[in-house]
Amino acid sequence: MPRPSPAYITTPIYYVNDRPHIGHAYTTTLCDVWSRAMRLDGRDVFFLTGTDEHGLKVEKSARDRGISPQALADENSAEFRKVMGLFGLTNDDFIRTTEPRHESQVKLFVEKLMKSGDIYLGEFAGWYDEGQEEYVTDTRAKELEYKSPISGKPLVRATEKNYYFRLSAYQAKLEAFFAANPRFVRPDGRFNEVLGRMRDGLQDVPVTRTNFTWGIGMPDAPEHVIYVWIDALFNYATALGLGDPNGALAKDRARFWPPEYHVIGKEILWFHAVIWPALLMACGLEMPKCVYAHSFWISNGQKMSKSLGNFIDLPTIQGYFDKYGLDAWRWYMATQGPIGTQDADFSPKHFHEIYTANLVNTFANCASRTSSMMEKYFAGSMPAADTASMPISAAAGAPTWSVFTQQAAEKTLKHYSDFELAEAGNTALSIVRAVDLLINETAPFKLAKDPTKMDEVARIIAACAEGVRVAAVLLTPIMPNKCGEVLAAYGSPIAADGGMLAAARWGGLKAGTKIAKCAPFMRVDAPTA
RNA sequence: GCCGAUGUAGCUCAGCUGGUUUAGAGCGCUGGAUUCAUAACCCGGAGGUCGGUGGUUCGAGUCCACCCAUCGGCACCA
Repeated sequence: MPRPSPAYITTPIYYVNDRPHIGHAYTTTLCDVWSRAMRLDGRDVFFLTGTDEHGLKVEKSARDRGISPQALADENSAEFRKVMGLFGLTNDDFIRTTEPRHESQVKLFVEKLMKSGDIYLGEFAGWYDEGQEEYVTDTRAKELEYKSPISGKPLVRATEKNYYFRLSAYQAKLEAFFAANPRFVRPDGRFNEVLGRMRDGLQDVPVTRTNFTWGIGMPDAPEHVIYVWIDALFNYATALGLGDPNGALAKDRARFWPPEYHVIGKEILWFHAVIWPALLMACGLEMPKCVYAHSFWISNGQKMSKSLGNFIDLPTIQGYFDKYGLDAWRWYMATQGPIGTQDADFSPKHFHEIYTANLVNTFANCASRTSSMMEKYFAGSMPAADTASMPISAAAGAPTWSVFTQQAAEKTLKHYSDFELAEAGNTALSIVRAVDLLINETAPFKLAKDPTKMDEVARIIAACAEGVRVAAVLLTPIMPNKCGEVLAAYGSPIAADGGMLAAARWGGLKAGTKIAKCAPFMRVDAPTA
């Protein structure tokens, strides 16, 4: 048995100044599906999520509420953690940027970068909006005619000392790295955006500010507070203890580095695709394999925004759980989401159609009709029958069931591994469709009226049952609960190890196994809206 | 403004480096068949000038130019 290979996947850490909504749930669910798939395949997965808790906004919100920033962070971080639990997510850790283990390591990283000269103290001069307490870029200031867009007051010329990261020094190295790793940023369209911006040239970026205090202070210069984004990016490394390579945490977890996927929303692509790799180069750490930037959900054709108040928020999501169930929600997230370059629309009608077409009419109905015939004709006991060399249909050139399902399983695994979750789900469903086809083609319910043909009926139904079992195995990462139900009803829970392909191998259902009637997804009324 | 996409059946989209078809799939719609199943599954149909115009070519959704429309990125933000 080969040593299980480590697999590290991360979500962004979520900013505690926000309320959890579909965006957070989506990103985290995708990572969860991937994690479950890789675990099912026997890999040693480390799945990380958490909360980003420093910064001006948190400081302000806390002040408005008359509580300490830490109290606000504690409250909202707990909310995120609770929510992740509701979604049945299997993260292996939940990191918070206010934890000592994170803060101490960020300081170690920064010290290292100071020593190497990658971080230096420089002077910043720019146009400052006093009302908003923020700088605006030179070009933006010109556009605004040097007036605040909010208050209309003139912008002032201000200077301050800041620490900078020497990003400009990494232009050539990054370009070489990107050229050598054409799958580093996905989808492709996003990589093109990054490459396009790279052509404008990289400038050093500030890593500290002095206009707020809620954050990690610079070593030896605590009035300079480390910018939230750099603080946040390092979470991926501090969670594994990499800031302190000889520490206990690193001993336990360093083997997970580098990440297989940093899954993020498109709005933070630049940080993850350019600044983060440069920081890692400066720290001497290996590059992540892939930064996957998904797009956004829109709501009934409209962008979600605070002003429109049309966020798919937790109560809304809870409504879907109540009506369709958690696994149906996960199916929708995994197969219909904005995983590509384009935003995806979330609508009650579409959700319902997908639920009915894929889960009720296809997956559940097939599991139901098959188990029903098993009960009716074989007293709910898997008949002994040789099905491996049986063709999936009478059509010329049709593959055998064992070959067909093995190929489907390999394809499904590849899709999961490559973060093509919709394709993985659909490939698994294709087995169910083939079972439906077999039933229709051979009509075992007709043959069963002739007692001399029961051997043939046995072969057909046995193949159907095995097909359903294999499909349920392959769909488990997306729908762990319902597939668990089906596999339990079919008397064949997934074995503890051996990998996804072994679990999906034809012939897992032994003769004599009890198979109970099951119907995992029931029809529900269409939404009125 | 700069950079980059996309525009194919009602909807969501496949169509790689041009000539396998009379341009495909899923969903929706419609006719039929059927009963093992959750009015499900299966078969058939409905026809979209492949955004527009002009080119290159023996031949173009598939290449080029221009135009129209929609969208994304441009360093707060899933």
